[in-house]
Amino acid sequence: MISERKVNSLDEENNAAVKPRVRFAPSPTGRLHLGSARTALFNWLFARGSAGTMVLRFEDTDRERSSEEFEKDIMDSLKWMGLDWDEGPDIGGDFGPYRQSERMPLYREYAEWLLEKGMAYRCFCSPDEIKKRKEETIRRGMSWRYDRKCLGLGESEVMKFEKEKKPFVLRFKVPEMVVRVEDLLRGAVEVDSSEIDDFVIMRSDGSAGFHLAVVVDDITMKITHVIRGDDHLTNAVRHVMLFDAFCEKPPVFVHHSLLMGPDGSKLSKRHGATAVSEFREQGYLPQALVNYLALLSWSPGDEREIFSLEELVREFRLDDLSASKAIFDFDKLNWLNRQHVKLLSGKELAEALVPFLISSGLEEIARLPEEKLVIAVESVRNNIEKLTDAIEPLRIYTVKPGDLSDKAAEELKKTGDVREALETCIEILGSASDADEKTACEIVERMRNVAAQKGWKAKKILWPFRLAVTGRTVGPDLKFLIMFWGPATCAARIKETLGFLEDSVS
RNA sequence: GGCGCAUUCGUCUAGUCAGGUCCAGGACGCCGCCCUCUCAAGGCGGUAACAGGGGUUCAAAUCCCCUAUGCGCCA
Repeated sequence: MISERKVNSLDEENNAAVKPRVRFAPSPTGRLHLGSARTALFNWLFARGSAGTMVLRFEDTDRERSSEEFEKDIMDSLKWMGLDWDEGPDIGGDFGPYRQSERMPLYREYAEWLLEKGMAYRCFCSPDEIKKRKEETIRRGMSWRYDRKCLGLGESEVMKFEKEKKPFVLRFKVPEMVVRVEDLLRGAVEVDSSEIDDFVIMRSDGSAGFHLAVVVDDITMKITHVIRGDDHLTNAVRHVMLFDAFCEKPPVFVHHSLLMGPDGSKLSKRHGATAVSEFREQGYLPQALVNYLALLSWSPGDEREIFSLEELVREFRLDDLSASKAIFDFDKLNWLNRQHVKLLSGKELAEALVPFLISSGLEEIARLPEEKLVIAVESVRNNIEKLTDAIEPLRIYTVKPGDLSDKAAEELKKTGDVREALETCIEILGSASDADEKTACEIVERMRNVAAQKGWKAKKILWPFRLAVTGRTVGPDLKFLIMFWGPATCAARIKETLGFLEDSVS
C-alpha cells in the first residue's frame, strides 16, 4: 500500500511544484499564540500568493491537554485575523481527517511497514530502566543516546516479552549517514545521524510519536512546503530520515525565526499578552496585528511599513524572510495600530468601538444615533492607540451640564473676565442653529475674531468655552463639541456653568 | 553536555547571495523645536549599529576561519 503511494506521489511531483500545499498544524493545547499566528500568517501569505492550498490540521495527540475549546479559539483567532483555510477539521477536504487523533490507523500502518522492512524495532525498555541507564551514562560523563539494547534482542527474548505482554514502543532505527536538510532560508544543514538516537515512533499505548505523525501527515496530505518555527530545524533531521525511509521526497523546508519577548527569551505569558484573542480583547485591530506580525522577520525591501492583508499577499516572498530572531515590540505594535485606526472611516471606527463601549458601561454612548456616535468617535480618533483608549476620552460626552471637575473650576476662576467671555460665547452660539462641521468651524472662528476685537488672545475666550461646555480641562477639539451638542445645547451648558460660578462667588 | 541556527542603532529592519555607489538607509522609541484653547495628532530636526579577532583583496557590513554571546533541539 505504501509503495503504491510512492508511485502516485512521483506522478504528481510536477503538479506539486506548480501548486503548493502548505499546512498550519497547531496543537490545541492553548489559545492561539502570537508565535503560532505568525507561522500561520507566513503559510497563508505564501499559499494565497502562489495559488496554493492552505491546510489546517490539529496536532492533538496529547489528549490530556488538547481541548475543543482551544480548537475553537484557534479557528476564531485565525478568522479574526482574516486568514482562512481550504481544508481543515471543520470543513473537511480530500486528505482528511484533519485531526491527528483521528488518524491513528494510518500511523500504525506506516509504523508497521517500517517494522516489516527492518527500519524500526520493538523496544521493551521501560522508562525506569532507560532513566537508570541514562543517569549512569551521564554520571560517567558521556552524552546519552538510546543504547539500542532492544535492537539486539534475540527472537526468544522478544517472544518471552510478548508472552508476558510487556509493553513496548516502536523505535526508528536511525541509519548511519549524514543527514542533509535543505532549508530555504538556511541552505543545507548537515547533521551526522550518530547525533540522533533511535526515536520513538509508536508509544506503548499505541499512539503515534510526534515525528512519525508529522511525516505521515505531510506525506499523505501531499504537503509541498513546510513553513514552521526554527525550533523544528533539528527535528527536521529526523523527518528527513523518515521521508527517506518511506521513499518520499521531503517537502521544501522553511524554518523561520522565533518570536522573542522584550528580554530576548521565548515570548511567553510573563511578557504580557501572548494569545491572539487577548490582543483582540485589548483593542487591537486585526489588520494592525497582522501587519506587525508580518513585519517581524519580513520586509518588502523598501521603506513601506503599512500593509493591508491584500497588499501583503501581493508583496510577500518566502525568501525575503530573515533568519534571525525577532523581538516583539509592543511600542511598534501600538504605533501600527494607530496607523490602522487612522485608515478606518468614522463609521468603521464606531462599529469597532461599540463592543468596547458596552463592556465598559458606556451604553449611553454606544446607543447614540449613528451620526452622533461618529462625531464623538471622530473627536477622539487622535487619542487612540488601542481601541480601548477611546473609552476614557469618550466619557466627556456623558458629563452633566455644570458638572465641573475641580481643576476646571479652578481654571475658570483664575481666568479674568470669564463672565464676559462666556456671555460672548453664548451670544455667538445663539446666532447659529445648525450643528454641521462648517457651522461649528465658523462659530470657533467668530469667537477668535471677537476676542481679537476685544484685544484678547484667542485663549481668553476659547479656554473658558471648553471648560464651561465640558466641565473638564482636557477634551476634543472645540468644533467637535459644538457638532456633538449643537450650538443651543452648548449655550445651555455654559449657562449652567455660569450659575455655578455665581454660587461659588456668593 | 552534544548538536544546530543566529549575530547591522535599545527594538524591527534595508544593504550580505552577485565586495567598491554605505564615514551604513528607513521605522518604532527617546530627546528637542514648531504648530496649538486642552490632551493628542501632525511637521521639522537630533540620538544611536556593522559582536570581537584574524585572514583574502587595491577595496569587506558584504567572502573565509576562530572566539564570544544569544536562542533552539535532544535527553
